[in-house]
Amino acid sequence: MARKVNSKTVVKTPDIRTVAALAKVSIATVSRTINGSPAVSERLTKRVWQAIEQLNYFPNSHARTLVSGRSRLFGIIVENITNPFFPELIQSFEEIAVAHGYEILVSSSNSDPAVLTSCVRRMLERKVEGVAVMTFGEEEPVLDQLAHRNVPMVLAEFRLDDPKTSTILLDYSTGIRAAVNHLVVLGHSKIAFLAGPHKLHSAITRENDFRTAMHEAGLGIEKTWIVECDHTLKGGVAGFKQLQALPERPTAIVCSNDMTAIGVLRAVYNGGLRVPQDLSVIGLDDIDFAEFTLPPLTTIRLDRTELARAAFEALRLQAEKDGKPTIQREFLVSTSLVLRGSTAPPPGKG
Amino acid sequence: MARKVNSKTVVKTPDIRTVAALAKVSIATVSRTINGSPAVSERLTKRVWQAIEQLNYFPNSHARTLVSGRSRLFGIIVENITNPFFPELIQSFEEIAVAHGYEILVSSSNSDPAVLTSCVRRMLERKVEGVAVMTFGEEEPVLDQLAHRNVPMVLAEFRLDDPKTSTILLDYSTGIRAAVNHLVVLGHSKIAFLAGPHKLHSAITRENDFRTAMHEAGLGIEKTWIVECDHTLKGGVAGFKQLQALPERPTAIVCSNDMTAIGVLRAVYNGGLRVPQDLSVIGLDDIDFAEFTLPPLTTIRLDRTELARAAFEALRLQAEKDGKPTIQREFLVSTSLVLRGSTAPPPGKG
DNA sequence: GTGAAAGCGCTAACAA
DNA sequence: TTGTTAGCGCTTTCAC
Repeated sequence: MARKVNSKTVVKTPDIRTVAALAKVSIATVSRTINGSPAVSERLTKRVWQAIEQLNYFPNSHARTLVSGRSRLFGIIVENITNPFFPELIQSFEEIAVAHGYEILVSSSNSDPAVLTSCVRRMLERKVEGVAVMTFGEEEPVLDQLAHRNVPMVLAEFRLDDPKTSTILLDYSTGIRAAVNHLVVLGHSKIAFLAGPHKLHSAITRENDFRTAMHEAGLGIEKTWIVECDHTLKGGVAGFKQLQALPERPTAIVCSNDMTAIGVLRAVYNGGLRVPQDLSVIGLDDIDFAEFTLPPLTTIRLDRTELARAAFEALRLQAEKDGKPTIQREFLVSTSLVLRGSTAPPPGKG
Repeated sequence: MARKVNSKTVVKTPDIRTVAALAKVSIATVSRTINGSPAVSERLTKRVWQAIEQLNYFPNSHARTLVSGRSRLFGIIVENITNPFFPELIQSFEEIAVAHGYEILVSSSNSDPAVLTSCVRRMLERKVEGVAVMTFGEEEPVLDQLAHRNVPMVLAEFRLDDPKTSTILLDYSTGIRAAVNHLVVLGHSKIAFLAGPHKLHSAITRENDFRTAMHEAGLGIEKTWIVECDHTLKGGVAGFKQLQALPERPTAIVCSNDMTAIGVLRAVYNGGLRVPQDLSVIGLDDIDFAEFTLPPLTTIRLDRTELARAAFEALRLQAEKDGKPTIQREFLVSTSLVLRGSTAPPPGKG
């Protein structure tokens, strides 16, 4: 049974036949037992499980997938696994998936359409039953490929005209409006916005929501105070420097994501200024780090758990519809302002 | 060919037979063409590729795996995907794997043996050809399961007596010694250590290396100045508080990882002290964030790319040995001190 | 150089 | 309730 000392003779991995032989039943009975078919007598069920345990057997998922046509695999493609927002999202998604008997394939597209294409292809080869596309970008052509392969999808902030593809809408406006109002109440009127890369849908939406919120607050927008960054720490530094080079400077900055805001915090410190006394800063996402920056970051919270749950639910509804007609669904994930220490009245108004 | 307007009639996913029929060859020829067998005439190769492109065909990886016995899948299990060190590691590992035609299955064990067991089992079902266990913990029993299933492994900081299992040794001592020396040169002698959870091998090793470095520097170790934390931001805060409650306090703190150090930075700020004027802090890992904390974190760099490369190489050597005897290998990944802004002479010695 | 056919480990349809 | 059997889509002998 066990490996010989010289480790030459190794036991072959047990398969369904091995189990059937040991339990003295047919392989069909083994299969039924494993899959919880009610049509197996208690007597045999017991014998089969005993054999399974004795052999430490488990089914080959490839064989299963091949014959059943179901892989119980979902893909999740994120924009950038290096931005803490995404690992937190992946973790939630994985937990939910595993709890429901699914597994996940993770890929990071890095906003590169070529990389995305290769991710998609690999997921297709692995016969995923659905893909959560959390790239927030514009990759319609690639997504079309998935849609044509009949793979259910759920997209963040993008609608595809396909019955198997659902959409998750992010309600940034509530959070962004709250952020702008908060600043206005503190006495700010000179508010800048460090946007995300314009190739991302989410970046555009966030920027537009900021503009709207400003208008609603009766505030004008200084063109040079909206600068396109890239959602990274370094980008935040660069964005702030650009703002500082201006003759007229803002007293508060709203950032398109937390990474940008954290970069700003660092740049402000380098520039000899203080947050929030000299400048207020607000982020977006509320990654775990936001609570631990100096000062703690006031930010617009985007609930990852909620997002993951919506994504999984959308996929599962499609994967398990058994015959029912597919319908496109829409989910809404909300945002809210989390007050911490990076905002204060503008200098001179304290 | 295309889907009907009412989306009822959908083209069946093309399979190898579809391609063979279109190219007017046998399925064996299609298979050979795809797998780059030299034994196919140029004429047919061309025809086959044409058909493949026309149909937008790609092989079903499950069928492939089933018959060939090779999944071209590697698993990577990390301790906690929420610690930025690990996404950075995963990204490197994935890049290398994909470049070599492999794919990866990612799991986060959260240092929970039960979770680890379930990850391992799922990876086994998916017939991974190797697993990189980057949990830095002590899960021998679970790993035995993998070893008995004949799955090559590579472990961080742990040796298993199994010919298919390689080990990556992390040379913390070089970096830690450099850190301690750096502090000594600055004039510190009261140096504390915020350790990781003792259930992690890496935590123990790091702590021991710290002790050794202190002895080498001729410095005594105050027992209460070594406190066990948990490698999280919150843990760093708690660890620092514990240190502050002491009658005699250190002037410098070396942390078992960057997350802990960042937590300390935050706690110090809350306590009204300043880093590095009142207290010097050193981290370990050099995650991307380390450069962006306030002040920028002096830390011991553990190269993720190097680690990922070693892990992949170890796995690949085992997976592709074709018949050659398996041998256990050891890889060494080094560490080095990165000087930034969180260290300075102790108060009064500036 | 090419094709026919066996079979990887499993599920599901059909028989008994 | 249980067993027999036909494939799932592919790779890989083995003939030709």
